Amino acid sequence: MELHQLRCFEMIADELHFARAAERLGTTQSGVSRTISALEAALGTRLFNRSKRSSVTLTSSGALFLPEARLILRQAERGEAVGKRAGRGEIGCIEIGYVASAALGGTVSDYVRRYRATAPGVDVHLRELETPRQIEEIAAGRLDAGFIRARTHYPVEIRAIPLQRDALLIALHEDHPLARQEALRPTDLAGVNFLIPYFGEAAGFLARLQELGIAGGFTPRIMEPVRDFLTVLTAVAAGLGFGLVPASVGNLRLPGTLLRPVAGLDLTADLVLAVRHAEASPVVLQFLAQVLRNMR
Amino acid sequence: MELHQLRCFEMIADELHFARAAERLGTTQSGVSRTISALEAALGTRLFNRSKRSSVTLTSSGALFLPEARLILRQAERGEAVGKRAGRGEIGCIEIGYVASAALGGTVSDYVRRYRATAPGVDVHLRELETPRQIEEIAAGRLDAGFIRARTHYPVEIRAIPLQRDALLIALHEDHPLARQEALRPTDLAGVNFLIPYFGEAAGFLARLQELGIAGGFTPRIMEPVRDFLTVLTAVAAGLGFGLVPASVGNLRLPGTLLRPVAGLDLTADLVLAVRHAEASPVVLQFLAQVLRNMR
DNA sequence: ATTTTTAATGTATAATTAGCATCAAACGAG
DNA sequence: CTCGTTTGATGCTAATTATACATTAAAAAT
Repeated sequence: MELHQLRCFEMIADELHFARAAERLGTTQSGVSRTISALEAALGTRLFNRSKRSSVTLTSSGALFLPEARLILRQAERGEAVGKRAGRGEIGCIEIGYVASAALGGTVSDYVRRYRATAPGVDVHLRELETPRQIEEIAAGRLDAGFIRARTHYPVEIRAIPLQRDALLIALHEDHPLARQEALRPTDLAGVNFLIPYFGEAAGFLARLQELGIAGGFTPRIMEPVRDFLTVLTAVAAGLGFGLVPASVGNLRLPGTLLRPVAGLDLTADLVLAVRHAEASPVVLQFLAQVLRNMR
Repeated sequence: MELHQLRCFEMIADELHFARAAERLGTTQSGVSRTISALEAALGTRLFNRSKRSSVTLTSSGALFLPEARLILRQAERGEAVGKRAGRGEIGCIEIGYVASAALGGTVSDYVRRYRATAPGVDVHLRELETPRQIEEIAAGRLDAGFIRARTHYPVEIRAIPLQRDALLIALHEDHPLARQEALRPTDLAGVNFLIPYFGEAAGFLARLQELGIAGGFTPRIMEPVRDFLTVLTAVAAGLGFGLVPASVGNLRLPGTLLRPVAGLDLTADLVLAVRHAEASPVVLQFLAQVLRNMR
């Protein structure tokens, strides 16, 4: 039994006329006749009472089989549609990772919101993870895409797409003498206590702070790491020290705190989308395409 | 999309190995490879990640499509089974007619009970109808089989199968002088009032009573026809007259009534099964076969 | 580096399907 | 009652498709 036989059967049952059924199927009457004969042979029973002249009618077996044939065909159509939609990336699921600092700026939520609007059938799962962990998870296939901070090197299987350049700013208390300067020079920051966020593993901020120290000719004094940006700013507001934060945390304005750029040093953090080079999942490819489209 | 492609897809998904799947499908690896390629082309997406060596895996699309494919295949198997069972006459429905006198003897219920035991999936509809009406209905296709009383002629499209010979007996009151005779001669019955059942149309009993009259040399005196055998016997028990009934109504023993055969005259009624000569419905053919099997 | 495993593919062949022409039966018109 | 028309079946041929075998290419294990 094959689907084309059932399609033919259904059409004849609808038309009750071999030649008309053939026409609507885009084939010839002889083909229809043979196809039905094959189906009847497969089932071991006649499906139509053929009478030359007057109308073809369903046999009792044919009448019992017709609803079954319709069920099979409708099921097949649904299934085919599912397969095609899956192939176009319209259904499925995707695991997306992001670094905490990217979420704060709204970048991640913008991309994800736009993607969901174009692919409402896809189940989107978001996980906040540090950059190295995301790279690991993507390589292992447990994560499909990750909004991470730029690295100098990536594993070969990872494709890294720079999305935007975020400036890193110094957060300080407005009563501090340096608050009067529009921009801070690296040398201004010698002897200052720094607060950096620490999300379970070594974060990128530590490395950038070292760069700052090298540029300013000092070794940064780093206080006990805190668990998120809000805590950094709270500590800065309390006068405990200076913070190093991405510009996007300006969204979290705490009274008494100010954000100042560092002059003479390109202190930035690139937001990068990481996916597998060999990615084949239509869902992930569609997500990637959507991000690339919104980038430019 | 065709079913054999889905069968192939499911098998590979189960085996995760093209060559093994091919073996279990009774074909070759190259065929399986090409069949899956065709399905992938039809859906516009890859279904398997092939890696020479190590194991084949489902793609995300393949994983979404697999349950659909299984649904289609299971539905197709169910449908095919329905078609085949319909072809074997195991499911469907059948309209069976019977004359009232045949029901009383239990003949009809015996045949029908046995048939239902062998074909529990068939919906059996029973209708009590007079012989001429049954013949009409069978010819018109509104009835599939009929337990009728024998006729001398049938329409060409009707096939009549004699099932059994029922004796017709005289029912009389035990106080009647003739009750002392073991058998009645036709001549004994001159001048007697006869009661015959009448089921809406002229029944066969009238004709047999005429025969009796001719044999006995008298014109039968027939009282107002009554509606069933019980009424006949009740009237006989009340002494209103004699009845002419099939032997099987002996099952309805009324106090004061006796049944006596008529000597010297073959007063019988043949029970006949009527079907269409050109019958094609497997259900009806199975019923017919069952009746013929139980006849001998 | 070599061998082994395994899916893809070239190629020839077998099988199936499709198309055309024709046939045979049924029905209606005259 | 005959003739013409309709309509599904069927014989034949061409085209398409499926199958089988042999080989290839790539990946993994030794």
